[in-house]
Amino acid sequence: MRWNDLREEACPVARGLSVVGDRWTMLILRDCFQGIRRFEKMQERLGITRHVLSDRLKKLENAGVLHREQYQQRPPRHEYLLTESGKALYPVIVTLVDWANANVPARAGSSVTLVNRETGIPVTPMLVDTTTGREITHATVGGRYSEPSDAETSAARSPDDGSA
Amino acid sequence: MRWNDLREEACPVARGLSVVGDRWTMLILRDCFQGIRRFEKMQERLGITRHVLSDRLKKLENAGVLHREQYQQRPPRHEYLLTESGKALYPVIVTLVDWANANVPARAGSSVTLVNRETGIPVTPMLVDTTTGREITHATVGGRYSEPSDAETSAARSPDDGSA
DNA sequence: ATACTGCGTTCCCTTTCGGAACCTGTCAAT
DNA sequence: ATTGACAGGTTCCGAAAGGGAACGCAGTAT
Repeated sequence: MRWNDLREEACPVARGLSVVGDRWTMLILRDCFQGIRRFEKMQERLGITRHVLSDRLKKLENAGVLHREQYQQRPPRHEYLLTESGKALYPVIVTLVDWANANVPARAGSSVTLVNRETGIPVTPMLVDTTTGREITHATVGGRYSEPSDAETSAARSPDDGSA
Repeated sequence: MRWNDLREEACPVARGLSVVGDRWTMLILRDCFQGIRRFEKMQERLGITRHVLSDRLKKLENAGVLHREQYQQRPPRHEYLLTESGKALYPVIVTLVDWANANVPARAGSSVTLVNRETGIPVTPMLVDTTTGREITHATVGGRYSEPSDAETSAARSPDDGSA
């Protein structure tokens, strides 16, 4: 299977990764969340090669995650801003951060932790179901095929019956 | 910067991606969460080439995300199971699924959605701060450097001051 | 003896990536 | 007028990773 075929998959994990599954993409988005907007600055911070950065920014713009905005004319210069779709990725990054801090040891123990911006108090993220308020775990929540809404007749086949 | 240098970074996003940031890794883990344990089955479902799958499984095992368990001798055969560290990745996958379903359109609209395993009722994930119970958003929660705990003197520098 | 299963490994060729240099406009200083 | 800096790419090359398919190999079934 080729990488670009992922976008065609029914599985949302695959579709999501077709946009943000690239080696650099999440790091670019992390910088965006940290207020970095300019090509030069990203390249400097990431240590990514320029043409790869250029390519990723184009793809993210095409995917609707980033938005290019002109901030000067002559010569035309743009900065990259997160769209609503891009901002919606924040929980993905936060859960990843939380997992990494707990499961991937940092050299010398120094790291970046999550804090409340106002109070500075450390934050412990938890994923809950909005409707029930209960925590989401592999034991309680799984995936289910859903057909295109007009063909509910053949639905309700679960691909997710195993437990690890 | 080389990909393998990521593990040395202080940023937990980078450290996390050094483990699960590969093109295929998250898809492998998705299959693990769906109860797939065997090499053959993964290769068949993913359409990944055999040597890449072999390599990724090794790396995931080294990272402590998967655990190889022998299920027969003569010839020795193993299956791959999620460790506790691996299971802890579930929220990352769930938030990614939620984002993809909302932001990456599926072909023909068919997709996989999150449901409560017992009731079958659709689940809407939300990330909250355990201590306050409030939703975590980019506006309210950010990252902060934390030193190795014995050198708190030079701490409290925030790399995250911009807003997108 | 032969075929099959399960899990890799090896080979070859294409794609992607890292690194560095170069290009394009514009402005500011010399 | 020339030089240099700035910002954001693009181009080129050699190295690395990836896709595809075949092969290996231990044991088991026919």
